[in-house]
Amino acid sequence: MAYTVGQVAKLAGVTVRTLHHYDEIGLLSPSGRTSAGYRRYDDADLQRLQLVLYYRELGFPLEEIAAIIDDPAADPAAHLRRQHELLTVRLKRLQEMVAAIEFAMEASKMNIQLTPEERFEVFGDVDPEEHRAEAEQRWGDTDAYRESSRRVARYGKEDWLRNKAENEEWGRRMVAVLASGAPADSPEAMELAEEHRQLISRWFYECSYEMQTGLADMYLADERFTAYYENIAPGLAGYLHEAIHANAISRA
Amino acid sequence: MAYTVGQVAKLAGVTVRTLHHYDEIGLLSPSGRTSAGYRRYDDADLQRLQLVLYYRELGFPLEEIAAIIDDPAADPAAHLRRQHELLTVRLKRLQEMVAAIEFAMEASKMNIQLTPEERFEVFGDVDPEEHRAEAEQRWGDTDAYRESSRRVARYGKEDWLRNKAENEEWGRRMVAVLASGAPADSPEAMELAEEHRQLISRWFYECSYEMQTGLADMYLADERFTAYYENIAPGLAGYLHEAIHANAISRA
DNA sequence: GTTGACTCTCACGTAGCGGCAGGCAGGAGC
DNA sequence: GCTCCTGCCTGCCGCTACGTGAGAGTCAAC
Repeated sequence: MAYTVGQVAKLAGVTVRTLHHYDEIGLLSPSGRTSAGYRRYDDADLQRLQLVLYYRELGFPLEEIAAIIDDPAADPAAHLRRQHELLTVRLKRLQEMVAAIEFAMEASKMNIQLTPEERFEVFGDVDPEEHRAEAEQRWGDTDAYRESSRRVARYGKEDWLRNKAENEEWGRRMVAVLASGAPADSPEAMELAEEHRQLISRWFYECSYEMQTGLADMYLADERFTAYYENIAPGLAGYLHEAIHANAISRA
Repeated sequence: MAYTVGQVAKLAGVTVRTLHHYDEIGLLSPSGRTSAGYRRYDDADLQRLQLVLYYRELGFPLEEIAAIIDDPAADPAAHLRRQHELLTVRLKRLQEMVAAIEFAMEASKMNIQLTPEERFEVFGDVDPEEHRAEAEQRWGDTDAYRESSRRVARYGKEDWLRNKAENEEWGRRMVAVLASGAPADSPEAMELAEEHRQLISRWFYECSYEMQTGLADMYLADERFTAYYENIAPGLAGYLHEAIHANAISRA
């Protein structure tokens, strides 16, 4: 029993192009050709195709399918386990994405009368995002984090603008002190470290000296924060780190 | 506040190449360049990047992200709904794949002492596969289908070979009658139609005349089956269809 | 002999980057 | 002033699993 590409395509429910492709990559080459060059598939070819399609259904990449089928030493069960792991990871990721979308849809619904797109930026905006990363990395799911989340959730665009303005003002003075050559444990530097703590307390959560020194450590340990401060002024990350520690010690 | 690509990359947790790509496709072009041609990203660029990454997290294609962000008339909620549908479809598909893999793993475990790979072919083999499609399309989830499934599940490779041999023998005689020029309602043709029914009854499920005529109709309606019979001999699909109907009428 | 349905072989296009190559730019150290 | 190191630049090919033609030959039927 010999079949042409078109017949095989109909039988198996795939396109002719797919069969051409499988021939190209050597996954399924027909056992013969007619004198005119037409591909001729026999029953064995059909069986192989069924196997190929079976593994394809299971989400295996074509190259791996070839390996499983052609290598008599290959252990199908092992491949199945690997594939199962892979798929469950993808499945989990997809479930998270769906959950995130549902959350976004909820938010979009609730704020539709006030802020069609701006609330979106509460999640996507750079400052809150950086802050969220900061908090999550450091405390995960603590009281401070929850308090911060509660407060932040009520902030509007103007709040963020005011927050930003205050931050920038503080930043300018910090840079000035750094540029003045005053050491990190000078009164001026320590005063600005104290302001840093109060800014956080006012905008986000009650920030103790202990929490603040933890933050300071992270500013050096996590390159994302390092980059943020180093970009304002070279050396600022380390300077701020020192100033915060000095201030915390002097107040203890 | 201006940042270079590398700084932005670290801040946002993406690669420099990704930023280059976003610049190339116009999704996120830095607001300026230095005299040396270095990309300069400002705060607004960072905000846009956060938005982009947010939508990317939700699984949106980059082109659609650009549309959502750039088109002020675009309705984010509508996009969210569409994306939600899309993702749930993918999710369902993935869940099916995982279920199929788990099934395969079970089968692989249970038959490991008898048939390491051959049992696989019970699922992947062309004949059973075609038969499964046949049954599912026609009856979905009926007694006949369940009976067939039960029987088929116990067949070994030799059973399939015997089945195949009987089928081919029947096929040869069928082709002979067709070639002889005898009409489809001749006694010879009807006898072979009857054998067709008994073959099915013996191997798969109790096949009534009513069921058989249903099958015969499908042999013409579904091009996959048409292709199968036409390939054995041109005209066979229609001939068999007629013979089955004639036989069923004469036996009624 | 001519139509219409198939078939063949290139060969480019897709999404979202990864990863080279070859060549400037800018600051540090000698 | 020279060199070294790091970071930046612009191409450009590669990946998956085919889709979608283009242009040309083939096969059976009317």
